Amino acid sequence: MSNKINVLLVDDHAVVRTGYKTYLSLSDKIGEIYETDRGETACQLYTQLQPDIVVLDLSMPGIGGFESIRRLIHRDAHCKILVFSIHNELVYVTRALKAGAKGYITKNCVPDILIAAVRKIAQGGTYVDPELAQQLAVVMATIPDEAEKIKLLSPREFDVFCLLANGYTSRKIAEKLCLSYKTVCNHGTAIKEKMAVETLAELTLLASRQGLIEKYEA
Amino acid sequence: MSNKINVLLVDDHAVVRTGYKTYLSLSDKIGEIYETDRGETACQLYTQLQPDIVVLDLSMPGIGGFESIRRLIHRDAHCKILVFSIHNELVYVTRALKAGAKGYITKNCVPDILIAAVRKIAQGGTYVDPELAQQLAVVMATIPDEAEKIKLLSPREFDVFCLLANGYTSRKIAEKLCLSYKTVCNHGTAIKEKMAVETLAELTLLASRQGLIEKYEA
DNA sequence: AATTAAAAGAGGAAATCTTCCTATAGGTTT
DNA sequence: AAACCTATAGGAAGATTTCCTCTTTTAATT
Repeated sequence: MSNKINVLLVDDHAVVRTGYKTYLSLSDKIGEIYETDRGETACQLYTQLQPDIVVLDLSMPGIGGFESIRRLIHRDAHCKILVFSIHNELVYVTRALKAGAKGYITKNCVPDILIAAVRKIAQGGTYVDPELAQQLAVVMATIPDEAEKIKLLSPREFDVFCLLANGYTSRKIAEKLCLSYKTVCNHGTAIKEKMAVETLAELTLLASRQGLIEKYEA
Repeated sequence: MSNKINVLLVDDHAVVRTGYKTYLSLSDKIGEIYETDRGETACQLYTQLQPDIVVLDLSMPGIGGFESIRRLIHRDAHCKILVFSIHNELVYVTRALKAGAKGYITKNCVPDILIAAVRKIAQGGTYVDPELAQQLAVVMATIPDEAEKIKLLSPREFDVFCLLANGYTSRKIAEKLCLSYKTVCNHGTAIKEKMAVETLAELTLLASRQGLIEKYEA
């Protein structure tokens, strides 16, 4: 038997798959390269072929990339998945990792990186595009800071903060808390000041990151 | 061998665990009842004792309930977890289910419900508190509607919508899109009108549910 | 016990933002 | 050509927010 890494490629574009193959075949550590264009098929093939790693694109017709990751993980909790996507927005990274991917690289990376990521993950590690990992670190680092900032709010301010972030108008908050509308506005100003944000949207996103959104958030 | 259901209880309060036990022992379908007060231990015990179901509380010291669920699922993708929590807010339910729990009931439910939920889940089913399930259904039902509503936005309105929801001020949007500030405000009004919301916070939450938040969202 | 500080509440005036109405111009569709 | 939608934006009016000020209560410190 060989120590080579068997790969399952999942991408709906044949051209792109060819690109992957070309890149991957540059390494003698890579063994078999299986392919499919759909997430649904990927799940079946995974069980059938038992590849060492799945390299998949996020934007695919049908169940799409995220659902594919979830289903693969559902079949095998230790399934090694590397996302290879065009998207360089942080949301995609965090969602992919949350869904269970072990790595994330963007399509404009060099062949070396793809191979390095595949090897790293096949060995049980993780690999996230350094640029994105950096950004992610920044965000992660801000989360405890935000939690700290929230502690600066007085109890009453915190009440108003939660209601504002959950979509209540200042008028409704005044009514609900039996306060003057002016008081609520003034609290609102103090809250934005203390939280160092300009808009209600930012305040809402902050509240969301801190798990303070009680309504919806599916 | 028996067909009885072996349960692992995870709750940091001994009193509460005793309560669980009393409830559960009312049924002759329940077999062994193991206990622990920490999520970390629960993971070890799970592998060791192989219970049919884990009943756990969300609020625990240490890694907490959600992380416990994730770790249990990581050990065994098919692990059957019933959350038994004091929280009756929808967020907790959706988060628990997302993390991999198979059921969610609140601590003010009657013994019958606990036993029914345990049996249902042990048989491979799911059980969510009917009241909460109802609320959840309402929310879930609104999501496709929201996606439809977004399609009502003109391309330009959609641009502005995304920026607003991501925390940009109207002034900054005007600058970014090379528009008059008034135009942006007008788009803003049309957007809120079309999306049927009153506040920017609601708009942001809607955008978040629809996956349109590009910044942060960890 | 007195002093200080923080929190909560609210009003007035000014600044800012949003809404509503109107209008123009460029496309599409019928 | 007429009707319609989209994008753009100005003006006036309306609503909201900000800033400053003030009072009262409660908690902490000296």
